[in-house]
Amino acid sequence: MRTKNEEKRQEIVNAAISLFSEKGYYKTSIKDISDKAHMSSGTFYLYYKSKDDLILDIYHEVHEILGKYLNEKMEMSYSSPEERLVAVSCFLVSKYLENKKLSVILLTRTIGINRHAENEYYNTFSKSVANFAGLIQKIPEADYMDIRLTATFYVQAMGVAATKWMLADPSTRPDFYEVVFMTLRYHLRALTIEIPDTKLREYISKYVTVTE
Amino acid sequence: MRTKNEEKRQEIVNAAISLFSEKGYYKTSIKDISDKAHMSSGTFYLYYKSKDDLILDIYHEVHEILGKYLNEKMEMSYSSPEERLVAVSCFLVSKYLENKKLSVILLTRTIGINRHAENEYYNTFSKSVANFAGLIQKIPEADYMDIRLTATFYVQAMGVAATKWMLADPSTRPDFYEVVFMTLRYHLRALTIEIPDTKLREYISKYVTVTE
Amino acid sequence: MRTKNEEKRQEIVNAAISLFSEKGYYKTSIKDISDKAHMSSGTFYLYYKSKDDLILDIYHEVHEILGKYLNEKMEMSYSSPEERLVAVSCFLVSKYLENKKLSVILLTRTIGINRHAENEYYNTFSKSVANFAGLIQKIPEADYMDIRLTATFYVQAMGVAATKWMLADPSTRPDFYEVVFMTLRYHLRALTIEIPDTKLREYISKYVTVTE
Amino acid sequence: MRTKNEEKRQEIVNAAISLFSEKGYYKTSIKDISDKAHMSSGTFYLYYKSKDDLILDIYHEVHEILGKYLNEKMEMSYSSPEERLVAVSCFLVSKYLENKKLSVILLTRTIGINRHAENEYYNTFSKSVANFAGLIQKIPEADYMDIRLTATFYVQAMGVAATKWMLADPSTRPDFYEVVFMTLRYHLRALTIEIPDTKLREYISKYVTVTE
DNA sequence: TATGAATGAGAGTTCATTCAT
DNA sequence: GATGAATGAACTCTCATTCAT
Repeated sequence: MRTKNEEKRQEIVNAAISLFSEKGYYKTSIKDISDKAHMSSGTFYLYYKSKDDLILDIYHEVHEILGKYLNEKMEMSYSSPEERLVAVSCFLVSKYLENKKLSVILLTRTIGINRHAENEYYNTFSKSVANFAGLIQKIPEADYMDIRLTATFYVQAMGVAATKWMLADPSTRPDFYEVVFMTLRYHLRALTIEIPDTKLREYISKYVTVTE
Repeated sequence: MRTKNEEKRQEIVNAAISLFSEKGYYKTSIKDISDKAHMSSGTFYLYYKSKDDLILDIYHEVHEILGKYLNEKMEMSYSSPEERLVAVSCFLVSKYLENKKLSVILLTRTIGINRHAENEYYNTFSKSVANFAGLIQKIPEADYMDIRLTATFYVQAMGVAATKWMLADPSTRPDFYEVVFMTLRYHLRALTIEIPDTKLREYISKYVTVTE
Repeated sequence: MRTKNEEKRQEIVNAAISLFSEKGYYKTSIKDISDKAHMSSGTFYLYYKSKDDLILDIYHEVHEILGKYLNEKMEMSYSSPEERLVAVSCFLVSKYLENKKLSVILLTRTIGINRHAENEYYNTFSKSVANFAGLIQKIPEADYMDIRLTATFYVQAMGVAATKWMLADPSTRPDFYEVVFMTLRYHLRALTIEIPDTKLREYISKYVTVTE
Repeated sequence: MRTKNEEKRQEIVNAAISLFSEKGYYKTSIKDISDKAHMSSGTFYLYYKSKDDLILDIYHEVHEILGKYLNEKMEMSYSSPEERLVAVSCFLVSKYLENKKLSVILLTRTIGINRHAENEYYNTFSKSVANFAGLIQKIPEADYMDIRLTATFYVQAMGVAATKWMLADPSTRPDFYEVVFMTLRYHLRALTIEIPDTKLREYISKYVTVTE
């Protein structure tokens, strides 16, 4: 795998992401996917050896998008560890919004597919948790007890905020920046990290990269 | 439905909860369930008219366990609204632990089954969120921006704490009381609700009803 | 069989006739029948040893109603063999109307159930054909070639006339007596049996026993 | 439907016609049909989306065979309307014989399957009745009262004649031409349509297209 | 490489029949 | 005699996967 015509492969992945996020893994058939990707169901099997193989690849993709991308963002230089935490948080929620369908799969439709997919999911999630744990630990004033548990609350909250906003009625939902602000304020306060509201808003408008 | 031999019905529900939490809804067949419940697959259909009907019944059961039970706990008298919030939080995580498999279904395996099941899930979850929103709003010192978003973080965290602990290696995981303490401390602080650690621990040991 | 509580047995038969004529043999379940007969499905089997046994019994019932009844009518004394033919024809269509549901089963829903039922059906039908063949043969002026074929056309026509009228829209269908008149006139003419219209109508109003 | 490999489709139809005519709709399973058509049961569903869909298609086929074919025959030129009536009658019974199994389904096994199938059946039958009504009405000397009822007797008789002959013991049954002659003579006489026997026989040997 | 017809195991469901009570 | 819960074979239909072309 991963060697042949990468364009076709991407077509499959896009079709699958779209359908999985809409109907879920089990209600999506290979025929649905290959139809949407403009190919025959036989061709699908030239690129993936099974439906399971496909979902695993999708998780790898998430892994890359979130993992590599966040790593890169984390290594940029910031004026303080606080700004770094806020910046990376903003990148994460932005990335969720940029890949809405993928996020829906990741955040709401993952589990129950099979052990492999679940493992992939946990790996991706754990990686994020570890990343954020590192960021938090670099902030001297941060007060917490179990860093893993704390980081889990934190990462989960980013997902909750993004999901709630994405699935909400566009005509009545608040401004996305405001949601991010409320989310970060809540969790920074839980960590006793003090950032003035104006400063926090400033960071957010600087690092949230999604245009509504 | 709901009229015949309630014992048999419960056997089915128990078998289903066990299998759904282990393998997920789609990987569990009616035959799996009826085998585990020591009956023929035809007998299953004397108690439930379809597989969907069963999962809905299970969600109703969750609804009742969590909904009615928490309501009752909320109406007990406490010395302060802070104690009430802590007490109900403790009851919720205790209830999760008491019904481990059910909680796994609720917290990790719900979505992607079908619209009805998802609706049931959202109802149950929304109900909890609304309950906790009410509890938080009764605490004058609590500082938050969007009460729904805030309560969502809070309720989600109870699930995360319980799930993480349940799925962790029993030989190395921390004491459950400690996990609950860390969780509540984190979120109370986010809400600027001040309860001294000793007081909080006291409440927890009073209201967490699960014996490991 | 045929020995136990005859009342219960009749309840079953009535329920079955009603349901079979409405939904057909295969779409009617034993539960449907036993529900309608106000008994449990187990009780059904005290009276009939199978669903097939029941349909056979129903055909026996038809056999009796049509066979014995017509025989009796045929042995009455009439002024002429022509009158006898007309009279018995009238009794036949009247009997169809008197037992609408049974007739629907007999005339439209019979075949395809099983070999036994088909045999029963053919027996009943053959018996009628033989009867009418006898009646026709007693009329010296009747001109025909193959008496069996001729009698078959004749008997079939009685069924067609009755069925068409029963299933027609009551607000627009013609008077039943008129339908019988048209039917008999057609077939008597085919047989070159001359009965003046007034005489024929007289016979019909005398022998058609159904009140609309 | 109706697009893929038409040969396979016909194999299914042939298998189904054969089995339905032998055992009836309900006693014939998809497995029976697909076995007889030399394919797996899954393949069946590539050609028909359900068992119901198949029986409807078979009725459509009858519709076409009888409807279009008879229309065509009716539009041929004949020396008189009497000859036209006889000719078309002969084509109808010939067609029945040419498609024995199909005729058995059409003439005896129709009802009780489902509403759609019944409607199809009535449509086909009504079409024939209307056709023959038209033919009869074009004969000035024809004497009848209700043209629909009359045409119904006539069409039904064609079916009866064909069926009786087909199901009769080949070693003892009369010559088919003779059966057609008797049938037509009976009904023409009922309509007071006078055709000399020699003329009628001539027509029949001209228009009956089946070789025993 | 690409196709899509073909496969067949396995799913959910029904229901005639049995039998302990 | 009467019940109705229980059975399990048999049904229709789906779909991931294969393979000849």
